[in-house]
Amino acid sequence: MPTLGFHSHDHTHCIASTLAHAEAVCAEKNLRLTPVRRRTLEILLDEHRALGAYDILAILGDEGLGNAPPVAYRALDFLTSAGFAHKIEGLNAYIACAHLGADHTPAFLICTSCKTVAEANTRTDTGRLAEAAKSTGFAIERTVIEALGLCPACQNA
Amino acid sequence: MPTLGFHSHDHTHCIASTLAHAEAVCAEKNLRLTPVRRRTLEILLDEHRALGAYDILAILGDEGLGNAPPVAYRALDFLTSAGFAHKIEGLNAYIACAHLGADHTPAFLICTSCKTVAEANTRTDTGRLAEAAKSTGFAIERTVIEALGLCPACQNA
DNA sequence: TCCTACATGTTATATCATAACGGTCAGCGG
DNA sequence: CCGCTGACCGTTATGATATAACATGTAGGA
Repeated sequence: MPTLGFHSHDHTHCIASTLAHAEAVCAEKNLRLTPVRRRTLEILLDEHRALGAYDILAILGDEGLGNAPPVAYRALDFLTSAGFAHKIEGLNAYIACAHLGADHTPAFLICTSCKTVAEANTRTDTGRLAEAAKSTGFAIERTVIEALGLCPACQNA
Repeated sequence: MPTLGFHSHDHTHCIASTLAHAEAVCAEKNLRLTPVRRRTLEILLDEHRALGAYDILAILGDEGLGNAPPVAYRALDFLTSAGFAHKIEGLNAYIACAHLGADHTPAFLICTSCKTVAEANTRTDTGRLAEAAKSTGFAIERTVIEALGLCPACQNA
């Protein structure tokens, strides 16, 4: 199960371990992983690619977990705030975090063809943005680092 | 007129020189800097901060240059395709390019309070994303590199 | 002149996101 | 036990961002 890349891996395991990790974090920080939130995270983990809020909402709706937009957006807000998921700004879509537990600045390689996303685990305190911020006195709150393109499989296809 | 930062500078000059550069590029590449496109670029240069498509549309509308969304979006598409402007994904907003002529991978420091944007001039072929892409065989078409936070002035305020 | 390519004008609609309000339920102090 | 409080959820409505589709205009070359 590599940390970065478009490889096959033990997907069942990565779903289970991420959910377990999320539960542990919630217990520790007094956060509540309610049914809607938990199911939303499961959906993101199942798909293993970027999903729009309305894609998720449709699945939740089919399962009787709410069918109005705020249901999905609230769950996604919770997951992103807790660090369990990230928003892909370049696609207006959401994805489960692949490095739960690591204190990281997420960076993504996003295939525009199949929407598969690889999350690179980078550090907060180095890199161009951090250097530029330091030299100008800018205080970074959040970073968006994304590369859009074609994954190896879609290049061949 | 620094290339990066939240400094004061000779703004009149940077508007004029960027417009002149854009005209030169259009002449060379057989692109047409029509009135709507030119005015849209001027508006972005005047403001010197990220503007939403509908903000621009309102100004264009006041001046009789069109009042339906496609007018603004088409002009912005042209400007971004030509490299005269960039989209700030984290804000769904647009800004004039600060490094016209340089072959660059834009990176931005964006103040969420005053919406001022500093554009850092980085290179395409280095950095974390490029390394990650190389190691996985991913073909990058476009990058989004943005830091959202507070500029020095807004931190003090 | 006509044709073609590109640009523009316009209507309608798709897509993404949030405001606002009321209902439900668990935990807790009186 | 009771009622308060705070977090969550359900719902309606609306706001914000973006594009599809088609008609019209216009510059420049065959």
